[in-house]
Amino acid sequence: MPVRDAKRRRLEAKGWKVGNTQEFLRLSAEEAAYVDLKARLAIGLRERRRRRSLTQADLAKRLQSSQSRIAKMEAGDPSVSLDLLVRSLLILGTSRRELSRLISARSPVPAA
Amino acid sequence: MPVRDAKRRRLEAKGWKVGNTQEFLRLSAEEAAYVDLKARLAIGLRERRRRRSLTQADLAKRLQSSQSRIAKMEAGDPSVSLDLLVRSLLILGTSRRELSRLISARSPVPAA
DNA sequence: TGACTACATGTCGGATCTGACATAGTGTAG
DNA sequence: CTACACTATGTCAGATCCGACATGTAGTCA
Repeated sequence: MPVRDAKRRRLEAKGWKVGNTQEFLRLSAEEAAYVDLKARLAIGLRERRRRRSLTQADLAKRLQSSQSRIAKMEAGDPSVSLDLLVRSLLILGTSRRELSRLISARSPVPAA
Repeated sequence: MPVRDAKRRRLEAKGWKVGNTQEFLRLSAEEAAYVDLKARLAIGLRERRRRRSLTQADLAKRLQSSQSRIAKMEAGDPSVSLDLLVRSLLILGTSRRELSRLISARSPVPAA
């Protein structure tokens, strides 16, 4: 989204590592949901990468991306979009069904 | 993603309305999956909007977007990102669980 | 017919995101 | 300690996507 992301940006500029996606400052409900969603996909990505014994650099090559961006993805950095996360998972062969599980899992720990 | 989207872009410049996301030209597996995913969310969005008897213009106002972008979202236009689709669904109050169903449903017809 | 409503399509300036690069931290072996 | 591998963080030019607007199409009602 466009301009008012600046707000979230600033809030996130420093802060939030893992467990505080729920009731942080003034994140509206959908902002919280969005961040939560990204965190889940991020965890899924990291798991899948590790399960294949790939380094971030390895994966970056596959994705035609860079090591730093992989790191940011896995950290749920606000500068990475859902788009990129999903694409990355898809390129790693994640099926819709698995994707769906990542999203709905009770705890942000993936299935399969 | 960055540069090589141009390929897909050109392919899509004209064409593909609904049923041909499966085995179109030279879409790679993950490109097909990505387009399929977008189509599912697009359908979900349209359904949710209609169920609330909102026009595209109405929804646009809520999302702080524009009627034309809503139309493009619902059409699965390549110029709209997964990001925007998901955000829109979230703003309409779609839960993770429902999102998950949209994604994994056998046919691109949503639940709930 | 025209007037109106809803949706589709095309374009564009500007905001956002991306890959690349540099560099810093963290571990862990010799 | 040094050296090396892996990961984290910051920056930036350029690619991509966004909202806005104009305009086109399709349907309805008079």
